[in-house]
Amino acid sequence: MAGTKERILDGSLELFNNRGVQAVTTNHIADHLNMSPGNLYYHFRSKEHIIRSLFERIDADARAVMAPLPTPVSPQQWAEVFLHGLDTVWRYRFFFANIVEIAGRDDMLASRLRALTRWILDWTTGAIDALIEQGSMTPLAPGDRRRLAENVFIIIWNWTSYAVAFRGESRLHEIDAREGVLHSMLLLMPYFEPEFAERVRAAIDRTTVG
Amino acid sequence: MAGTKERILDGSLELFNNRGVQAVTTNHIADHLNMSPGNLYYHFRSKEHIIRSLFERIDADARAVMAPLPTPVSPQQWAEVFLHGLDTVWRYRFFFANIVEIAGRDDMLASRLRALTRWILDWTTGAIDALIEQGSMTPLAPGDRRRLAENVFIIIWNWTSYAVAFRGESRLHEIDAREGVLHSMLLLMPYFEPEFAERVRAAIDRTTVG
DNA sequence: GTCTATAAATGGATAGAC
DNA sequence: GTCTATCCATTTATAGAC
Repeated sequence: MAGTKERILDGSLELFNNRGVQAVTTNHIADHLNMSPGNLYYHFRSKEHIIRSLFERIDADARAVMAPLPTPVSPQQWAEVFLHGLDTVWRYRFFFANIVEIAGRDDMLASRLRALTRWILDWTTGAIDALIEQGSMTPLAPGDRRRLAENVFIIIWNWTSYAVAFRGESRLHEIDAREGVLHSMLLLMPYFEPEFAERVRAAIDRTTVG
Repeated sequence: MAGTKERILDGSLELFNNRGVQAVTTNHIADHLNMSPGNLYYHFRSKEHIIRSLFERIDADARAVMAPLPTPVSPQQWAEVFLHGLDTVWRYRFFFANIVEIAGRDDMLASRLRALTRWILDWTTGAIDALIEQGSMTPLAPGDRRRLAENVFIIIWNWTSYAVAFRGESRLHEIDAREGVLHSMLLLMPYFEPEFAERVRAAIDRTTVG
């Protein structure tokens, strides 16, 4: 069958998310898909390679979500980027929750991840600059712009882990992405123009995602 | 020997931090300590129990660091709590980096962790309230106070993971805790009175920890 | 492309001597 | 308290038939 590789990736993702990467073995994945271990290994040389392929999806997703913003940036667009970003983190939450172990055992993936991270941080810093330029945000010291971008990144990255581990959100149901976005947005709110801030808040309320 | 339990905990911590919890087996730990696996199992029934004992240390540490603050809160005290908090996260970084997997496989630990988290968030929210009351901070909506506390918590919790995985900080050397504290403090800065903000910044610069 | 069967290695854990 | 020896279960991965 043609779509076997994709089926394996989809099944692996589901199991990783719900049971944890570590707890899921290649045999579990094969079982889950009513497939033989031999067949699975025909398509992927190892569990590591499955994870790498899942990272490719994340990478593509992230770069698609963070397309160049048209000027001026509208509150609606701004809110959508965050909602989609958080949605991606949720859909691949096993990856974001276990990044230290995953990257620690695959140098190749670790270096590609660092590249993606730089890209995201550059995009975010650039977007903040654009907002400042168009008068929607009050200026900050250059060092603090980068720090702010990094903070937003860290909050989005870890929001689902926090929600699952500390708030006890079910591992099987959707968390409230909106609440996560409100958290990350709170970092920027003090710097937004009052009207822009208000319109971002409203956009978060009315936009659905996923 | 009397201190064997502590030796096991110290050795495990070192290995977990430097090689990853998952990669470290009970046999590795025994080897590392020139001790037999049998002896290790005499002191701890399983790897899970070792991790639980390490959590006990973290729990005690956190509650000690976050002692009730005298009023009024000085910028120096405020800075010190954050520096010590970040230092604890660094010393037990394996735990903070792998919390989802660890808590996902030990319900007992997970529930104790949730209790500690609530305690820390309550402390932080209370401290923010105190700062507002004494006029060092401008008021926020109640919901936003909690969100702010949660954001600070998430940044401190994940700063070392971020530093290791994305900035490529060595796994063997001290990261710059100061930079992490500056990141978390940036969340609060917009709400601080200018003079209080300045004195906090100065306190972070001159205080050493660890 | 897919299966069955199984090799090879590892890791958690225990028994029993000292 | 500590060691040696070892069992058992799990996991990765491959060989070879279909």
